[in-house]
Amino acid sequence: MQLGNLEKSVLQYFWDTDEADAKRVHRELSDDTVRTLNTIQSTLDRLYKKKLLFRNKSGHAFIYRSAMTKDTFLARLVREVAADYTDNEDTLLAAFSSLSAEMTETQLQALESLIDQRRASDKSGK
Amino acid sequence: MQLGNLEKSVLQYFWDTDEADAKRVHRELSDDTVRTLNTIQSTLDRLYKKKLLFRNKSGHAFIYRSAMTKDTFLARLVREVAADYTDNEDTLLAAFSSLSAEMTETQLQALESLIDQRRASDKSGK
DNA sequence: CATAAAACCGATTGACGATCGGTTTTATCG
DNA sequence: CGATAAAACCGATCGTCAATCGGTTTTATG
Repeated sequence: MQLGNLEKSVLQYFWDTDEADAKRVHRELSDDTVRTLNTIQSTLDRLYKKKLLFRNKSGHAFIYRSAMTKDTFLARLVREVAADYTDNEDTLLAAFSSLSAEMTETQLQALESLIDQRRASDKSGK
Repeated sequence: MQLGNLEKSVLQYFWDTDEADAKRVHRELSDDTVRTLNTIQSTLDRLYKKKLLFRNKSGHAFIYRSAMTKDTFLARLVREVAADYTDNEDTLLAAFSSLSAEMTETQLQALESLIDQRRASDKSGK
């Protein structure tokens, strides 16, 4: 899932903003660049087709919203990138392992507590 | 660091093979596709310029070799991808966190032992 | 039903990887 | 030492894809 710069910005926008139509994105997307509403519309449409945004009609305009959380998206991206370079099913581990090689002790500890949190939320259903 | 398909294959090749010149890569790169030696040369050159391969002259041919291990490369890639979407310095953690959300208990355990290994190798210098 | 807003379509531009033909450089062997 | 073959180097073409926007068609509603 390779995204261009504008696509990234728009995606980011929807992680901060619950929902918006093209006009609003066009108005609020802070970025020195001047762009046509059309450009934003195309980008929204591309992101929709890539299933990174949901949309539904309200009146005669589409209202868009993020299709997944930033974390989920990041996870997907990382898995995808890693999958390009590792055949086996343990892509996740490979990626983790290579990353951990560069982590500080503090980060390692943070990671361990993330793992514990993860277990806790498993236990409690969800 | 976005790589094309041939670039990826060649990089993979050098993680299995210590060193090789263009001719050898051309000969040994298993892939149904037929390609000119020139195509391989360009690709090697691109990878060299991207600092993903080292090279030095031997006779009048370049001998190429991988510039970093697969793990290091993966780590770099993941960090890069994550950095595109997270501002703060804890990009690594963010990526880890989002990935751990999709890991099984078994994988979590494997991860924990990776962390321990990591600590052990720290203690023992290097 | 006119009209304004939005969607939709399609063309253009700019990167960049893949591919390869042709030219220059270089090493070496007879 | 000069011919020759191998390799490097240069640059053109093609394909893909994001960004951009003009123009046309839909559509909702006052």
